[in-house]
Amino acid sequence: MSHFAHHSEENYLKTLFSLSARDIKKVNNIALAQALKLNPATVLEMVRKLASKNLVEVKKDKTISLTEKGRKRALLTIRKHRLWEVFLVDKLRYKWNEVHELAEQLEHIESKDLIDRLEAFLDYPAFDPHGDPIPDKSGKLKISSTIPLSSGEKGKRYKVMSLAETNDAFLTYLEKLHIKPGMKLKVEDLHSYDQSCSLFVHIDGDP
Amino acid sequence: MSHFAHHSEENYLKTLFSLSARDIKKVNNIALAQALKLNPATVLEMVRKLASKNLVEVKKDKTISLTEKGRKRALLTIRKHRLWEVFLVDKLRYKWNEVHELAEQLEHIESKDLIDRLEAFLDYPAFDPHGDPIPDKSGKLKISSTIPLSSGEKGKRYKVMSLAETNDAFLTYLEKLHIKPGMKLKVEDLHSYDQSCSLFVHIDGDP
DNA sequence: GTAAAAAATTTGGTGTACCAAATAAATAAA
DNA sequence: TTTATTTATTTGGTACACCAAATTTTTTAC
Repeated sequence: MSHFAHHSEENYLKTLFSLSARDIKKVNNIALAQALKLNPATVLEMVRKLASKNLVEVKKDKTISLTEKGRKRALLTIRKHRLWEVFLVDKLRYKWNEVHELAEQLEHIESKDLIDRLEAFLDYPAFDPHGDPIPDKSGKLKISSTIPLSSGEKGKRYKVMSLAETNDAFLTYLEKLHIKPGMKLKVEDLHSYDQSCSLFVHIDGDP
Repeated sequence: MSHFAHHSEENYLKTLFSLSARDIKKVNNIALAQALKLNPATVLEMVRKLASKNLVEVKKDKTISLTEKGRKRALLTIRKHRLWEVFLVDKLRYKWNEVHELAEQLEHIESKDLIDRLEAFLDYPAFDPHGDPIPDKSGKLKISSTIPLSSGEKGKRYKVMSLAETNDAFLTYLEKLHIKPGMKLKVEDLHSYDQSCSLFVHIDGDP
């Protein structure tokens, strides 16, 4: 069965994409291994394989980055992931914080047009349930201007667009606070007593 | 990733189920290997693994059959397969003869309740687009009384319930003749000049 | 510049699921 | 029954995607 041939590759590309989006600093083997929760030896050989397929490139300083081809593949996988998430939430009535694992499986279904049909069925959503934009069928992504809440200004109001973390504990925590994408928050206070930055938020109505 | 751990197992069980349903004769290693399009050596070792897990049993005459546990697992996989087929046809507007390959992938998605939600979303369909019954969530299958068209009586009318063959060429052929499950056919003539049995059919309206 | 720490790489493994080809055992045909 | 044929099984492989532990290389600190 060659149906499932590219699961791993796609995971590597997707992870590389989101690492390069999130972090300013360069991604090395260790960082990628940590993000994927895999052994550095494993990651090393896979990166070589991806490099030989022209999907990633390794610079002289050992920094790993996507090629244009790799970036496109990553975005097409992300497209599948996000459209399936919309399906799970809008049609199967999952909560937005429950769908990540399932979408992780569904994104690997291989078909030329399944995902385009799904997109049409879902009425061409622009964002997934976490507020992240959905790439179009050619792998292009509209960038919306978002800032981390921690760099917001005290007293100002912001609309939650998307979430930097997608781990289950965090999503469940937000669920408990009734915070979800699209919601408006007012920054009450900002205080960074360590590297991280905590803040109080006030939940508004729906003005 | 252990997400995909049981793909092969499920394929073996499903194939064993449909072989035992179709054929009266006992299923041996060669027959199973042919049905799965795999090498007999491969099948042999997998059958041993399945036997050690109490999913199949091998009798003294080398006949391979499902245990009750294996049968249930097979039916739950078939349930997934058929519900996904309904989704693809009813919601994504695929033709009923195009969905087999995709459902083959989708059936392996692992989740306790995804498929139950899908079933609810689809409004608890009793049959898949090929006319085959959909097992319930406990793996039970309602048997409907069907006969092969070749053992029908000349001049009588029959409703197409399901298809014995699911290969693409055959499905495409039926598609060309506009024959699909639910349709009523009248047997014009029966003549078996070889082992197989050919017949002329007359396509009725929708009375 | 050298020692310590960190990162990269090599080496030798694992489990799953597959294969071809050789051999053994069972069945059928003469 | 003895041979021929078909099945079953064993043996020795492959590819993929992973790992731990040892080693080498690079970076950083002193």
